[in-house]
Amino acid sequence: MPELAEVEYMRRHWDVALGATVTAVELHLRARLFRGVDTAALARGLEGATLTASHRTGKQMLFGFGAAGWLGLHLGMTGELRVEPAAYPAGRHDHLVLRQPGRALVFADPRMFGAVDWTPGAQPPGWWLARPPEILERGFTPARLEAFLTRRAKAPLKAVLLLQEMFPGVGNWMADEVLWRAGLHPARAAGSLDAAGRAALYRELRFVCRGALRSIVRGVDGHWADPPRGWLFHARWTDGGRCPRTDVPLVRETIGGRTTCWSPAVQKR
DNA sequence: CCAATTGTTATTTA
DNA sequence: ATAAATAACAATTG
Repeated sequence: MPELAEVEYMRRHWDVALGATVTAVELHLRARLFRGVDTAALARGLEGATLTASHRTGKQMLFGFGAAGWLGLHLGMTGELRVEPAAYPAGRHDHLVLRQPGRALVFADPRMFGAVDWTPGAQPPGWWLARPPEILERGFTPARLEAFLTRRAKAPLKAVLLLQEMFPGVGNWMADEVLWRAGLHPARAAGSLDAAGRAALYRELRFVCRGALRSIVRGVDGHWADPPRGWLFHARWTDGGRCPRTDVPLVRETIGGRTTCWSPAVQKR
């Protein structure tokens, strides 16, 4: 379930390790997370390297190790970053362990939908340099949104909001939250919005991203926190939920290939 | 045992 | 050619 703010929360977990050197690297080589990665170069590059930078774009994290290289991590659906004691033995789902003096940095992912990426050298990877604007950055403009909706005119809004090249960090629950707040039906064709609909979508995209980052990243009891009360988030996960705004029963159905929850009282076709 | 779940990618269809 | 729909992926939970 890690989306924008949950990934940001996870990224910060490793902040404690900034400035510290990696003394040993452990890899579960058979894990599908490493497909396409030169794991020998990864291990060689990380050993003796110092963690110097920590970044995120959308759901993708990037950790810099000086001139040695860049470690990209994606959490997929079930990935997590942890900090464990130095002697921590790697468990079954711990696919990457970076030993540092006094601690172990662990990347675990039971279902292995996540991904690892290694780019040697001081130059960041191309996918980082070419990243699209974050929704809360200046480059995310109403004009870009309109152009994208036009190009994806026939696709349902729900499917379009999940496209990371335009909406970095938005996942299943955030897409539902945005559409609910904007009063837009998730099955509505992206190209069918008028100016008011596009403005609402733009506004609520930014509202949900900002609100999620504010509340979730704070964390509670060593895990990420939930969004504020009154958000659709709290009612969307199981059948029988009710619209936080109108108390009308929510509908759950597959739209755009994903489980989607919406309020018929608020979101009309 | 079967169905459902999640994000991304590969594949198929239009 | 591009865009949209669908299947696949792994493992767990109800």
